[in-house]
Amino acid sequence: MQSEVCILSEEAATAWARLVRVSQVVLSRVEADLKAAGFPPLSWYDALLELERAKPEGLRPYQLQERMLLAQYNLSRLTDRLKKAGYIEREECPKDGRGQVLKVTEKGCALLRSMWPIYRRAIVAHFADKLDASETAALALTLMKLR
Amino acid sequence: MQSEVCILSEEAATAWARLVRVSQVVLSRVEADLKAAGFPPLSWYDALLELERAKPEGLRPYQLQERMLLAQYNLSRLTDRLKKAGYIEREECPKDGRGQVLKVTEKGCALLRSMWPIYRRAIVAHFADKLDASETAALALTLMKLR
DNA sequence: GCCTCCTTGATGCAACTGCATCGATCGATA
DNA sequence: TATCGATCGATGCAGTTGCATCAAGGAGGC
Repeated sequence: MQSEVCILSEEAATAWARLVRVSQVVLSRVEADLKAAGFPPLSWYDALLELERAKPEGLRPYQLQERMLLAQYNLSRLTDRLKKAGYIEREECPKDGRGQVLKVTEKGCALLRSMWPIYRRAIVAHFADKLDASETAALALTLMKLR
Repeated sequence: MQSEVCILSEEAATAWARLVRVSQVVLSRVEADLKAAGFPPLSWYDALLELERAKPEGLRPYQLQERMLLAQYNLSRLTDRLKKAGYIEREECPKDGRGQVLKVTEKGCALLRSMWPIYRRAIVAHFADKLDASETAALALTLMKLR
């Protein structure tokens, strides 16, 4: 590993730098649009969306954490905020005394529905409108390989 | 604007979701490699690199801020940390009594040189090795259009 | 059952970020 | 030159994140 020859082409370095910068810029533009419309951050949307997809069983916190690729303590605090805001409920897990089951509330679903038009418009304006269909498809494939 | 028809294809939505997730994951892997090697975060590297490129004149804080796409207060604090760690110097700007000129120190250049092998290896492992040359080039072009 | 190790989720603390605002200086205008 | 709005950079405060650690409960071996 350590001694392995490690070649980084000029083109790859450029692509790397651009990936870091551009994804940051575009994401922050979308977040800014959401905030300007009075909505919470994208991470709230992501969490609620996963919980809506998991209806009606809900999700264990560690499952949501895996799907969102969040650190455990960050998920714990995100769910605190979501619960305090009334967008999710925490139930005790009948199968595991340590755990919980998270479920989105009706208020949470309503938030998803009201955020989506703004979120969608932001994705279109800052991302989708700047690429044609073949570029979009190629980008999705390329990103897939980076997982 | 508000009334404009706003279409988001399934493919574009997929590409968007992947861009957000993948860039976050890959970036965090690279950052983790740097941290594991005992190095400071990537933002320190970026700042020092810009200042090295700007040698010997240095950069005004607002110029560095524009290049790094950082909020003004974040740049102010980043430079605090870099200065406290001895990687940069702040000089008074002879042309503008409000401002400063930031310059990388020899210690800062040494940090750049010692970080680069680890950083490069991480880029290769988590990014460049997963794509072929044509994908890399296409990705760079596509990302360019998102600016 | 009991011991041990693993998993689940929470939390104290320090560091960092976002927001609003400030003081200082610059530049344009009268 | 005096004034006024704009620009430059710093900072107090609150919210968020990273790190280390903890308590509680589960799962497997004896």
